[in-house]
Amino acid sequence: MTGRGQEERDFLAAYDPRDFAPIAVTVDVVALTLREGRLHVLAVRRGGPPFAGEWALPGGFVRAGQESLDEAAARELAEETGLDAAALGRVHLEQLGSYGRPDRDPRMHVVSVAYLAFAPRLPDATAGGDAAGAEWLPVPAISPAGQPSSAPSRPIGQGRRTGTHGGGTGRRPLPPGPAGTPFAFDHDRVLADGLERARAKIEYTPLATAFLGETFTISDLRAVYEAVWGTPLHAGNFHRKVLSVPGFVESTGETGTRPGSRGGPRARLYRAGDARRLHPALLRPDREADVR
Amino acid sequence: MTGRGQEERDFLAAYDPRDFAPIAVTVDVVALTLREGRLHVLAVRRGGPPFAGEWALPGGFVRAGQESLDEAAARELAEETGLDAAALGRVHLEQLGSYGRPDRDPRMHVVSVAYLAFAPRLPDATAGGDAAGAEWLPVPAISPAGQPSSAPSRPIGQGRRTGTHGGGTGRRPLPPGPAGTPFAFDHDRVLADGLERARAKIEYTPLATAFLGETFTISDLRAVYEAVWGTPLHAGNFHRKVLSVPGFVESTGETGTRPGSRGGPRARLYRAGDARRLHPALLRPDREADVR
DNA sequence: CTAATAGTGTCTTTAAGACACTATAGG
DNA sequence: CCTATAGTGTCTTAAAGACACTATTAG
Repeated sequence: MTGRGQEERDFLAAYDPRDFAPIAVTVDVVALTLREGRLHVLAVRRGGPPFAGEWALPGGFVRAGQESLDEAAARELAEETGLDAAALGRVHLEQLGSYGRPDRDPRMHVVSVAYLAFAPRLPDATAGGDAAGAEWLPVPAISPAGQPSSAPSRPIGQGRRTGTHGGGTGRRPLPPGPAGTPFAFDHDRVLADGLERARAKIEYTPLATAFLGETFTISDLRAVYEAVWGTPLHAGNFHRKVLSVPGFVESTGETGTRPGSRGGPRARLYRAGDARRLHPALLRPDREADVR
Repeated sequence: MTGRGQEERDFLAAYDPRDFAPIAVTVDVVALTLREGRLHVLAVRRGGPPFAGEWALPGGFVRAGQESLDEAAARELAEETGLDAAALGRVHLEQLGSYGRPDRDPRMHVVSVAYLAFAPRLPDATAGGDAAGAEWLPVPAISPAGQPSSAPSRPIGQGRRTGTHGGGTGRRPLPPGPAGTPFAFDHDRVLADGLERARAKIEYTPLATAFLGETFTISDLRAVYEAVWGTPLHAGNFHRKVLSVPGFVESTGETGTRPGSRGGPRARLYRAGDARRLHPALLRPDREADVR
């Protein structure tokens, strides 16, 4: 595959023999979904060392020369959830960031490209592919505050950092594994970054709809925001706000079958609109605390 | 470095022999700065094939087992600009995204982790390290609109894309190389993504100050916004807005030495404040056009 | 009937932007 | 004196949030 001559300056200058211990490239996916009104993340139990028995994000090696990063992430997600191509089409998948500290995997230098996925409710994952035992873990139990911490958008040379640590986001207990479940490798950090990205992303994009089915009520949509942000929102104001943003949702003339569990009017049904960004944005309630 | 046994499931399952053609990992840096009121990007001329003679973003291979991605990016930037550690400390450097299509480099599968840098005015880069010939190219000449296009934050499975193509950003001609300079590899796309990130980032963070020296006037700061966004801003409103955002800038009691070129009052000097995000944000003037 | 929710009306406060105006200095 | 810029005042409009209220339906 390699020619000779001029490429020396490009390849060999940077590739001295002992660097030739290769770097492995993996993709890991922070897949989020809503179950019973709570945010869940897809996790797998590690079968062997290192970190045997601990939770980890689903992921795997990129197939050299055969697939792009996006394709690898989609493949891993499909394998882990048992999704077919059609179902995968309804999942939003975007790149989150890359993590490459040389000591993040004790075996060798592994660069992991993390992806973030928003999925509507899916069948239980366990049936999936290689890594039997993928499960949806409730997020609040894992990540009490979920401060973003590392790779994406972190200044490097610069000082100007304060330790302030603002509002608590998650509440309820009910840990499925041990509370504050530690993830293998640096996956705690990847998850925290993914959560922060998700929280920010639904502010200015209509992607909250990616957690829902084809049609949904405004209350369903509000439940997404409340679960992702971990804050209750004012129903009336939320309703008006959503309808006032052009292209966020569009009405299907339909109206939902069942009201609340104990009565109430039937809500109208909407589907995702054609906007790709929300203008004006739907900003989180005051984050003053963790803002500086 | 590798053990045996249980790791089979993790390593070997994904690592069949023919995949073992390694993937190379590089970092590439979109380094932006302001010169004569215009946005410039650091570029190098490629000495050999592929893409011999074309412009490319500065970058190089990550040293396996020796450095993190952040460190590799900082090292490459320092080598290319001839910056010492002190000067590097004044540069904002953050991860932009990763690019890994198998055919992006004709020689082999190379995953590039791109970084974005905001630098204050620096001495000319040419003196630098290995790749003699790094230069600051004016951005408007290269990237007339600079639509973001690929890796970061792009949905994969999903449709919902429109070809709309909004406001023109750059104007003036004066191409330094050929107009609409094509970059090697997929660096056009990386640059476009970096520009879009930069434009978005100065909306809700105080990072515009990273383009300036220790102290600056409000007009200096406005010049940054105008150059990055490619839009003239209303001086009076901008002034009031900047001072009203808590923690954006803080006054040094000083006042600048020289007014405009043809007179006027001396402007007060400010330095960067302690905020890490701007609340409320400084939003770009109506982007309605490219918004859906 | 009671209770909970869907959806709307209205008012206050904040912020953005248009515009006008004063003050300051160099040529 | 002329001109460009620094900085402030004021008004209009948009938007967010608090609060109140009506309508609808299950139990």
